[in-house]
This record gives sequence, C-alpha cells and structure tokens, in this order.
Amino acid sequence: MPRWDPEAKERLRAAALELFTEHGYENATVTQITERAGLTRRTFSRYFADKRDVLFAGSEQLPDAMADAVRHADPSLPPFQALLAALVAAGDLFAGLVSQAAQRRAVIASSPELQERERTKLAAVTEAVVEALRERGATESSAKMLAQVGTAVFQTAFERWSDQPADTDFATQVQEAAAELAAHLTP
Amino acid sequence: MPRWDPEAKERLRAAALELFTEHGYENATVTQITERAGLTRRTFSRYFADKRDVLFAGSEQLPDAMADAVRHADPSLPPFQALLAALVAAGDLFAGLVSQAAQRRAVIASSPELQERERTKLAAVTEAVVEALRERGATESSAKMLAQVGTAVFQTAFERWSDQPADTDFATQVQEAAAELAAHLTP
DNA sequence: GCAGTGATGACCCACTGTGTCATCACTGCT
DNA sequence: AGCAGTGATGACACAGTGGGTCATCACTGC
Repeated sequence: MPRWDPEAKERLRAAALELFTEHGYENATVTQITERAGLTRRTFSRYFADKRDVLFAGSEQLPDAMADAVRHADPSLPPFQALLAALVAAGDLFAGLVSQAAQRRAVIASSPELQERERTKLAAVTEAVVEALRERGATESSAKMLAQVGTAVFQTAFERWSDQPADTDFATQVQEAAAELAAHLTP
Repeated sequence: MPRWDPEAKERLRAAALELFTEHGYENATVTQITERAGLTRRTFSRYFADKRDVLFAGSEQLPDAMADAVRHADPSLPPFQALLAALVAAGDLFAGLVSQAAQRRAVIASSPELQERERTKLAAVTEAVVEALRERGATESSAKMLAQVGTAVFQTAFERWSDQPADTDFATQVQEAAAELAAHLTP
C-alpha cells in the first residue's frame, strides 16, 4: 500500500490511455506520459515493467481468479464441465468491464506489440487453469489441452455475446459454443 | 534474392544462436552478434525487425503452409476433420526439424520475451488456418474456435509424440488427442 | 563500358530500461 | 516532541535498441 500518492499508478494509466488514443501507441513516449501525470520517467518504471504493461494493470489477478473458479466448481463435475462452469462464473466478472474497456481494446487492436502482450496475459491464465485442472485429477498433458480449448470456447462465447448481449445470456453462449465444438469433433 | 552475400542472414542467425547459448539471450547484444558475423548492427536491423526476430527466421512461411494443407485436404471432409488431416501432413514437415531445433527451443524456454514472440508466430498460423476453414464453409466465429482447438490438439499430439516417438506415429497421436477431447466434451 | 539496383557501412539521434544515490513524507516508538 | 526506519520519488548516468540518411561498392542487364 503506497502511503503518499495512491493515485500515482492510476494517474499514469489514465495519462497513457489518453496519449495512446490521441497520438497512437507507437508515437507516444513514456516521457510524455509521465509529464502528463506530473511524474518522472523513472517512477513509471517502478510501477510498470515496460511501456506496454501500463495497459495491462491489474491483470495479474486474473490467473488466480480463474483457477479458483475452477477449484470451486461443483466437485462432482468432470474436468471440462468444471471448466465451463468456471468460465460462466468468470464471465459475470467481465460483464461490467465491457464498456469501460472499449477504448483500451481499440488501442490494443492498433498495435501488434500490444496484441503480443495480450496473448501473454491470456497464456498466464491458461497456465493457472492447467494447474487447477490437474488438482481435479487430469493429467498434465490433458489439462493443457483442455485449458487451451476452454480458452477458445471462452473467447468465442464472449465475442458472440458482445455482439448480441440482448438476445441471450453469456452462460447460454458458453454452452452453445461447447456443444458446437462437440458436434464438429464427432463426425 | 540477395546478390552479394546470400549467407549474411544465415551468418547472423548462426552467430546469434551461438551467443544466446553461450551467454544467455538477455546478455548477448546485437552488436556482439554482428561482430561475430562480420557485419554491422545496422545491417542486422535490415534483416530482422528486432533482436528476437533472429530466432524466428523462416517462420513467415508456416501460416501459408498450414493454410494450404487445410485447403488441399480431401474436399469431402467436414472442417475439423480436414484440419486434423492437415495437422498430420504438417507434422511430417516438422519431423526433420526436431533435432536441429533443440538448441533453439532451449533458448526460447529461457526467456519470457521469446516465448511471447513464439505465441505470436503461432497466432499467425492460427489466423491463416481460420481463413482456410472459412473457404471450406465455416463461419468466421466457428473457424476461429476450430483453428484454436486444432492448435491445441496439434501441440498436445506433438508433445506426446516427442516424448515417445518410437511407440506410435504422429498421426495416431493426433487422432487420439482429438478422440480424448471429444470424450471430455460429451459427458 | 555504363547506368541502374540493391546490399552494406558509417554516422547520428530519440527512446527505453535500469542502476545508483539523495531527498522527502509519513510511520511507529520512545 | 523527537527520532530512527521505511518507502516513494526525483536527479543523474549509462548501455542498448531501433531507425533515418547518405555514401560507397558489387553486381546486373543493356
């Protein structure tokens, strides 16, 4: 817990998002960000590992959150069903962030570097889920595959739901995506 | 086709792999690489976008190769079966590289930065496969999900096969991984 | 020969990431 | 109130990166 200026990190994050939107991610420099936030470049480095990281603040908690959701799913469910249940629970978690994240999404979409980092964050989530699935009895190899497939199902369901939030709820989209995948797998 | 020194790129690649192995990826500098290759830092930049890229030379062709494999699969096969067939075909392509790539794999495993880039290259393959699946009649959304799942199946099969190359062939591992996934999906 | 083209070298510059040290605000203890 | 401890910040320095520009050189096709 910082004592003097709890807002420093948040100020940097906000300033960065503004500058990235105004001038593009590539053109904005760390120095410009810190000037807008009233801080120095050195301080930026203490909060964020690099320039990209400022757009992913807070995402460190995601892996644990998802893994816990898998752990807390009904113990009688087999691994993949537990994973689906966890996805639904996590989806509710994201629901509120959708609108606020629009600007952020636009910035990320504009830069390959940022998409690269986003995949890394997603991979960290997948990795944490692997461990949780192992605790449910899956082998390492199976857990890896299932976690990756779970990620694919989540992304598909979330995208479809974002396009048509009114028609159906997120849980239904998850079930439908999983059912569609199962149909494709059994010819 | 370069006219004066077709080996320049290859010399840089080889020098980089040596230095990364000797001193670690982080500690080796681009200047050291170019000195070993008898070139200048500026020339390095003309061949590779950045320091990481030197480890992924040639991977630009992978997306097209995989997409073509999907396109040339038996036209009567439904999308996911076509994808599996393409994975098997591509697996033969990788078989020869396994041993030569060991050193490269070790370097990548040692650096989060490089793993990040590797995911990017894999994502490019997935994206190309999405387009090929669309040409086979899948919707954009389905194609995305199937391509991601195909990637998961491939990685699983390849890993298992690398561990036990003698016991079974790669095609069998692909079929078994897909069957296992199907079993998990239908509870 | 000779102009054209593409690879390279030399020089230069803004930016990044990081180490180090001093300063300053606030805490808890006496 | 005073004081040592702690953590955030600023000031400064430095190696390394990525990229712009221009001159030079080797090889091509005419």
